[in-house]
Amino acid sequence: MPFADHATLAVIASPRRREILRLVWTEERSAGDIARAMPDVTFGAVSLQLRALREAGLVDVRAHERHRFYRAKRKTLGAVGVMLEHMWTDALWSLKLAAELEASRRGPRPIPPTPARRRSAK
Amino acid sequence: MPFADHATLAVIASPRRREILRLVWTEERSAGDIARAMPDVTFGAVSLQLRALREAGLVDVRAHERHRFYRAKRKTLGAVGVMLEHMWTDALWSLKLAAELEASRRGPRPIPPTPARRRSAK
DNA sequence: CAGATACTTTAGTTATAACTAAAATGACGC
DNA sequence: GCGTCATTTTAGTTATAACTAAAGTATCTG
Repeated sequence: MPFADHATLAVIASPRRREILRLVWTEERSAGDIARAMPDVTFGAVSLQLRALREAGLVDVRAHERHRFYRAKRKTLGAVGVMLEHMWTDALWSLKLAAELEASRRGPRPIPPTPARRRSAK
Repeated sequence: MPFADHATLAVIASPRRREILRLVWTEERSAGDIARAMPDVTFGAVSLQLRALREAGLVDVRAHERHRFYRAKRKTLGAVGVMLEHMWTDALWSLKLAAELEASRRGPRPIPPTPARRRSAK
């Protein structure tokens, strides 16, 4: 068991994936539960990041009925995990996170669903 | 002094920058010295990565005559530094590094200087 | 089996990281 | 001041990360 590798460092370099890890750090959560905790992105986006975490071997998944429950593999993360825990207990952490998430955004912005307009012109 | 922050994680996520950090870990080295140790990229590319490390506060620079000497700020890196040291002592480390550097390449490939042809047609 | 629910996957978009070649900067020696 | 050396900076290229909307898959429920 190596201390850390490139794949692990690459995965935890993303604020979005760190935020997911934090959510599933102490207890498992369903994909939908995680997605609902991040209303600024679509379910699909969260699902893709969950895949990245899964492929890096940083989370476990358990399927039950229609749900998939994710949980951080804290043992595997080792020293990196300790580092993340320190980040999360930092008093200024949530302020920083918001800025990082905004800065790392890509692709088109979501079209805000204008409730008054259904089936727009042309 | 926080344990680690997003900027630090982002900077060490790059295999190229980790390799530079390794070179300046125990003793200072000039920019040219570092660039010469990485013949697969131009001096300019190395200089840009040195700037990234400088701006993240992960290296010190000392100007002397025409040279600039870089050195890792090991204290600042703290736990992250310990992690890096473990990566570097990994037996398979150099094999992995080569693969990571190749995988993270961007932009045009260097034009190999064909010595037989000077001032091509057209 | 139809429809709903809970995801995952695909195809397409945008911003950016990591490079390149070449121009610019700064210090030194004459 | 002029040329050389060491390095940085600029402008441009390419591959990819992180998203979106929409389509696809699987499972349960009546």
